[in-house]
Amino acid sequence: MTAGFRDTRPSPAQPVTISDVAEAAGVSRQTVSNVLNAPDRVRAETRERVTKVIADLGYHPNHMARSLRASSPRMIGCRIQPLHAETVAAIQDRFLHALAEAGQECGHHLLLFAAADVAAEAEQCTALWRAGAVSGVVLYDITPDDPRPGRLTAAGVPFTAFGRTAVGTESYSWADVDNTAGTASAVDHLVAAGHRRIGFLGWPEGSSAGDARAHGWLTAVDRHGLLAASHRLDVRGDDTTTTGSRLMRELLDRPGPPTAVVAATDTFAVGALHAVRDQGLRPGRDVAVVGFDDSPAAAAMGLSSVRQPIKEVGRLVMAEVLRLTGRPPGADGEPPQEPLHRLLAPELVVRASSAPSQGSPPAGSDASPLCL
Amino acid sequence: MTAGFRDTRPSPAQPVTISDVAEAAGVSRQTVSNVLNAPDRVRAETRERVTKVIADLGYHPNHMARSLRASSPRMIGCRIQPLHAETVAAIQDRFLHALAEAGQECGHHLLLFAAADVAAEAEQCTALWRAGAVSGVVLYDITPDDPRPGRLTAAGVPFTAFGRTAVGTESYSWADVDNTAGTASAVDHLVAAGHRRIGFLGWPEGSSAGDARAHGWLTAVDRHGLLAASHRLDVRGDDTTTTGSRLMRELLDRPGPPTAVVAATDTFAVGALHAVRDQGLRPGRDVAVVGFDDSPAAAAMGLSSVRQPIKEVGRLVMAEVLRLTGRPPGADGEPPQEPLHRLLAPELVVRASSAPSQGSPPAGSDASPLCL
DNA sequence: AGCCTCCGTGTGAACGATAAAATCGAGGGT
DNA sequence: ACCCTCGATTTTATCGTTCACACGGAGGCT
Repeated sequence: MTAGFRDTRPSPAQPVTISDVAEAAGVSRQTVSNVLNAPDRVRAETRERVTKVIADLGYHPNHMARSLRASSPRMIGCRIQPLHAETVAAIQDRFLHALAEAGQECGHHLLLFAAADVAAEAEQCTALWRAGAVSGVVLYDITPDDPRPGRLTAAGVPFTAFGRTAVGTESYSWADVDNTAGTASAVDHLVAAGHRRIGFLGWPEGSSAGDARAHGWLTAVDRHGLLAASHRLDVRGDDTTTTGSRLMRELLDRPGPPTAVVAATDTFAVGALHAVRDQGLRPGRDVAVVGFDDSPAAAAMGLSSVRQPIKEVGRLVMAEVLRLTGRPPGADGEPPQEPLHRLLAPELVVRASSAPSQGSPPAGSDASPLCL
Repeated sequence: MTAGFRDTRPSPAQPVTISDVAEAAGVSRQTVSNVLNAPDRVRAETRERVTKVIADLGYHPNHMARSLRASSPRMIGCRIQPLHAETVAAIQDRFLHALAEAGQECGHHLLLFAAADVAAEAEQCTALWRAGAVSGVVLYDITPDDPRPGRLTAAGVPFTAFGRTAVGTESYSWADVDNTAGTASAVDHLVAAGHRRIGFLGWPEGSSAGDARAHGWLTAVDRHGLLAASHRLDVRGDDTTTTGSRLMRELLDRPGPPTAVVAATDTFAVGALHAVRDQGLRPGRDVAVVGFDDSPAAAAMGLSSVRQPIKEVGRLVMAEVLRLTGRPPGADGEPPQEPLHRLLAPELVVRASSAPSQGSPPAGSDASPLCL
C-alpha cells in the first residue's frame, strides 16, 4: 500500500526551520540568515559549517515567511485563457513558458488564475495585488479597446502588457511584436522573388495584432507600387484551416488571381496551401504562401512564416514588471518611472512554400522541401 | 506622462491591515478576524459595523501572512512544458485552465514553473514544497517509466498525476482518461458502420497514452474477429500532419487497404484526411477517419474524434491533491489515506468523417458536413 | 447571595524570516 | 592603561494574521 512505515529521514514530518539549522550549527538564527543573504558578513569558517548543516538538514527558507517579512511575494500574476482558437493557444503556451522561465532566473514564480472575461480578470488582478499575493501582473492578448490597462492603472496595480491598445499606450508599460513589420517583410521577400499580385488572408478588423498585420501588408504593397494590382486581394474570415482554404479558393477564382499570399496566421496559411494544391497548382512554385507565427506545423510542412520572438517578449515583459515592482512609484518625491514601450522585430523564416527556386538547400537548412 | 500626481484614495500607498480596520471600527484585531473567519461568534451589530469598515477601507486579508500562520500556502505547483508537439500543447492549455478554474473555487491558485526535464521538475517540486511555497503539486504527461511519482513519494511531496506509469500505480494518486476505451469505442463505431478493415495511426511505442490507444484499437479489432484483416494495418510515426499523410498513403497503397482508420491524435487524423482526398477518395464515404482529442480543428473540419474530459480530469486532480494536503499523512497514528485511482471514459464525437450516411443532420448537430 | 455557564471581546504568543541595532572581543594608536 | 575602531555575532523588533486563552458581564440555578 504505502512505501514504508518509518521513513529514514528524507521527508521530515515537521519542516526544518532556520532555528533548527541555527541550533544544529551552534549559532543564532540571524547568522544563518546572513550566510544566505549576506555571506560576506560571516567568517569563512562559520559560513562553511552553517552551509554544511543547511545541506545536511535539507533546509529551504520558507517562502511565505520571507515574502511576509519583505512584503514582496515574488509572484507575478497572469490569467490563463480558455482555448479560443488554435493560434492563440499556441502563443499562450509559449508565452507563459517564456514568462515562467524568465521569472525563475530572478526567483520569481508565476501565479496562474482563471477568469471568465477581461473585466473579471482586472478584478482578480486587483484583488490579488491588494491581498499581497502578487507583486505585479502580466496582461496579454490585448485588444484595441481593452479596458484592462486603464483599470489596473487606476487601481495602482503594477503591470506590463504583451500587446497594446489603440490609444493611451504612452501611459503604461508594454512590449509588442511589430506585426506590421512582419507582414511587410513578407511582402518585401515576395516582391524580391518577382511577385506582383500579392494577396492577404486575415481576421476581420477589430483585433490589435490582426489589424497591424493587415496594415503591414497594405503599406508594403503600396510602397512597391503594387497597390492597384493587389488591393482587391484582401480577404477576411475566422482563423481555421477550413476558412483559409475557402478564402484562398475565392482569391484564385478571381480574374487577376494572386501569385502569392501573405496569411495572418499559419492556420490560414495551411488552409491556403491546401487550396493551392487543390487547383492543381504547385505551392511555392506557382503560388507562394507565407504564414505567421512559425508554428511547429509550419516547420514540418516547409511553410515560410514570420517568427515572433515570443521568448524575448516574455523576458522583456517579465523584466519590466519586475522593474515596476522594484520600488513602488508612490514612494516619496521619487520621479515616476518611465514606462517601457518596446516593439520587437519578428523574423521571416523562408522555407519552400515561398522559395522553391533556392534549389536543394544544404542539409539542416531551414528551407526544407515542401512536403504537404 | 502619468495619470495624476496625488491619487484620491483608490490606491493606498500603504496597504491596509487588519489593525487599521480594527482601529477604525473601534474593536480589536481578533474581532475583525472573527468577522471574516467565524462570523457566528460576533454579535450581529458589531459584525455589520466591521463589515462596513472593511468595505470602506478596501481591506483584503494579506495572503502571505495568512499562509504563514496557517502554514498552508493555498498554492498548487505545476510545471509548464515547452512546446513539444501541437497535440501536447493543446491539451496542456486546457488542462492548466481546468486546474486553475477548479482550484479557484476553493481559494487555491496555481503556481507555474519551468523545468528543463522531468528530473529538474521533480527537484523543483520538492524544493517548492520544502520551502512551503506550495501545498502540493500536479504532474501530467506521464510516461510508462516516469521517475517523477517515485521521487516525489520518496520526498514526501503530496501530488496527483494526470496519467499513470506502467508499474507502481497503486502507490500514488492519479486520474487518467481511458485511452484504451476511447480507441475501442472508435472501432466499435466503425464496425457498426460496416467497416471490416480498420487501420491505426499512432506514435511509436513508449508513451503511456499512445500505447493505451494502440492497445484499445488492437483488442477491439480482435473482439470483433477482424484481427486477421486489420493487424497489418498498424503504422507508426511522429505526431505531425505530414507524417499522418505519409502513413495513410502507405496504408492505402497496400494490397488490402483499410476502409477506415483510427488515429491516435487529431493531428494524425488531419494528415490522413488529406491523403485520402489525394487518392481521389471521399473521406467519410470511401474511407472513414476517426481522430483523438476533439481539438478545435476537428470540430471545424467535421472530423469525428474521441473527446477527452479534460475539464473533469482537472477538477478531479485538483480535488484529490487538495484532499491529500488536507491533513499530512505523517500525522499521528492516522491511517494513511487511500490514494485515488480514477479512469474517466472519453466520449466519441461522431461527425461527417466517419458517418456521411447520416444524411443531412439537424441544424446545430455536431455531425456537421465535412469541409476539408 | 453565591456559583457556574455562556457569550462577546481583548491580550499575548506564534508562524518563519530578516533589518536594524546592540553586544562582544580583538587589535591599534597615543 | 585608555579610547576607538572594526569585524563577527547575537538580540530585539517587525511583517499581518490567527490560535489559545483570559476577562468581564449577563443570566440561570441552587
